Amino acid sequence: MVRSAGAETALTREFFAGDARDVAGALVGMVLVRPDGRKARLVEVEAYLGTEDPGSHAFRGPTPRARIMFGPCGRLYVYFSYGVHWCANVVCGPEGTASAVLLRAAQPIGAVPAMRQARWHGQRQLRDRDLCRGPGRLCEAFGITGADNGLDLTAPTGGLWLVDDGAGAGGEIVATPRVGLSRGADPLWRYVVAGSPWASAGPTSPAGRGRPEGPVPHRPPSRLS
DNA sequence: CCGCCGATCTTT
DNA sequence: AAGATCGGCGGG
Repeated sequence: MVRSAGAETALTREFFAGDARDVAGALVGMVLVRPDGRKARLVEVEAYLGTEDPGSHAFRGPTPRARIMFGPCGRLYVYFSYGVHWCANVVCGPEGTASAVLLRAAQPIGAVPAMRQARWHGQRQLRDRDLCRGPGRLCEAFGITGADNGLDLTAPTGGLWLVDDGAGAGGEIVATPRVGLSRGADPLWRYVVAGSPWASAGPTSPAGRGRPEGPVPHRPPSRLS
């Protein structure tokens, strides 16, 4: 799809209505936005397929934690990881199913000082590269917490949304195994810009070395192709 | 850059 | 007891 440079189109509910793997591939290159100007281009995401995916929090059904994923698509699913960090997903697919896309890493492109402040731990200044490199860091840079669980990303009133600015992913998108799973680690449902320094790991970065990878079987969501 | 470990809450 | 993680530390 061709869009004039600079124009920003908010992603609609329809964008998230399809298969989480297709949504994940299409999300790479899209921009996460806060009303205060914080913006970051997604370079790494993972698809989780719900009740049929042993790696998904929804594998055991609609538990209190996984409840949001069974609702409408386009909403934020936030969970607390290792008792320390928040991680953010976008719910995908029809209501009643429970797939989602985990936002793993992004390139900061707007209000970078605000992100640095949000990530400030009282020690040394963080490099730009470390602001959004990883799901926990991305959430911290954008101030996403459990209070945002269920937030509607397709409504600007939520204070957090996603746009297509027409710039694209800026490189080839490849599929690799998902990170940090003991079950469901085989399928190539992690989508990352090959060689991106903003990714938490990649085919050309140490953590991604030697891992299998493959082409992205990407079918763009029908109404946006 | 790599590997190890602890933090500290949720879920099983 | 393990987990969709991260930062600090030590070593190469």
